[in-house]
Amino acid sequence: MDSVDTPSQSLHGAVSDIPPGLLDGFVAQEVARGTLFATPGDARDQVLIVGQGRLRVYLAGESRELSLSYLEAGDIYTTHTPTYLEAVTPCTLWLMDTRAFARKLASDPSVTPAMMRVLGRLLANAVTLIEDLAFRDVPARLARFITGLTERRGRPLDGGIWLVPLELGTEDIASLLGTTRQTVSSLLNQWERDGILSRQGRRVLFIHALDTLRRLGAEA
Amino acid sequence: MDSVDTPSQSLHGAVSDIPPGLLDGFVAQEVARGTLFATPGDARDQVLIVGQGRLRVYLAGESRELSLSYLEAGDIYTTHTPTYLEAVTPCTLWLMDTRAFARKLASDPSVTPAMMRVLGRLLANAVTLIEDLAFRDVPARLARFITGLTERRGRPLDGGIWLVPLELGTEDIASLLGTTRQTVSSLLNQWERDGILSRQGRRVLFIHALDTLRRLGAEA
DNA sequence: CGCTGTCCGTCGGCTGGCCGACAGTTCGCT
DNA sequence: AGCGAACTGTCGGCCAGCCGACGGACAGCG
Repeated sequence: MDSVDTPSQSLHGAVSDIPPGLLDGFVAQEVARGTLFATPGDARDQVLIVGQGRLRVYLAGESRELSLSYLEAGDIYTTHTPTYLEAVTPCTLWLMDTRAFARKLASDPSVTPAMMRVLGRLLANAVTLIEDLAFRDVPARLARFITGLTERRGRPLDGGIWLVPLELGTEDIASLLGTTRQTVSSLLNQWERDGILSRQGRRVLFIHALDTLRRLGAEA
Repeated sequence: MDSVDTPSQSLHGAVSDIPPGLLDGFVAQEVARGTLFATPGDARDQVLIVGQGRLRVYLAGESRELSLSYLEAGDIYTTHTPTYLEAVTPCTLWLMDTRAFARKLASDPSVTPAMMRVLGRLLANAVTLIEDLAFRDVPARLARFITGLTERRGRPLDGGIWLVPLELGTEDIASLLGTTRQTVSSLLNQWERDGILSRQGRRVLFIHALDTLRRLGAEA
């Protein structure tokens, strides 16, 4: 139910408890890894619920991409938003046409609250991302990203140290933060030299000074 | 029904035809000019519909502000979003608690489509703003802002020239675009020297080469 | 094992645009 | 008319962070 997220949280909404009957009318579809499932131009407006797998939601400019978030099992999204949607792993998706979904909502108001919550969350997260881009420099964004990860995924060890699994490469992180591979790389190594964190292989992070990171993310 | 907008459109949704009964349960409130009506911290979650006046929706950083949009008569918004909301002119607002509104939605599904449309628009606009901030440089953003204004508010004159009323100062525009007064000022004057546009007083713009502006907004 | 492709670290150069400062302009008010 | 406040234009200094480039480190694979 949780997922890899933008600095703060994520530009998607998850329904922790899928209301009974929510899936009625949805059609399952398998999607191969690497498929570009939706693009901004698409006429096809759909509501989708992720059954299995991971999808990346992103925006694309001339020569850059900005990942908004990764969707995982249980997440809801709608293609009625000018974003790209790419399957990072093979996925099972539950799909429904937006129009049909609207009809469903009208006839069965019990689904409405869940949907509103999801949309509200989407919106709040989008606003938070705007805030990040507009007001915070890259170190602050990266620090917030890491503290967020730690809070959500980290496991505390002895001495205030946290173990944080990391399934994203430098490039992926950069894309989430709206910066470049190089900048992320040097910051991370700088912080490692400063003793704020350390790494073991490419998929594990140890956070030694979470408070320092919090401070870095708060200022600026 | 239209309003002063962000580069593309605006981070709000307007209900062109307020469905009959939508206003049931809303309470009117007068708000004096300059009032800070809502802040990110507020516990008070409300849905509001603007009856009269103008409100500015914005985010605030340490030393900067980013305006997301201006709300005008007919616009719907919800404070359930971490933004500031300030009355730029005296306003009449229709208010309703979010919880109560949710109940209303549940009992009267006919309002749902309107609400979904509004939320969807809000979201799409937020995404567009993110795109602008992440991918486009200031000249492109400003160009898009102006072409947008022209399309929505401009009146065509002879010879492909457009007259565009402008009720925003340099500073206000800068805040909408996430840049500074100085940068906007120099760009505008540069473009005036280039013959792309001209100005008459502080509230009127003449666009001479809309196509050039479009090109400036598209590239980068 | 080697080989090849992908990922990561680091450096220097370059620049968009922020910031502070200040002078000139316009507007509203009395 | 005349003053003060608010808005606008312009300049130079400065720096965060992008970009290109390149070498080293890990894989997976035959």
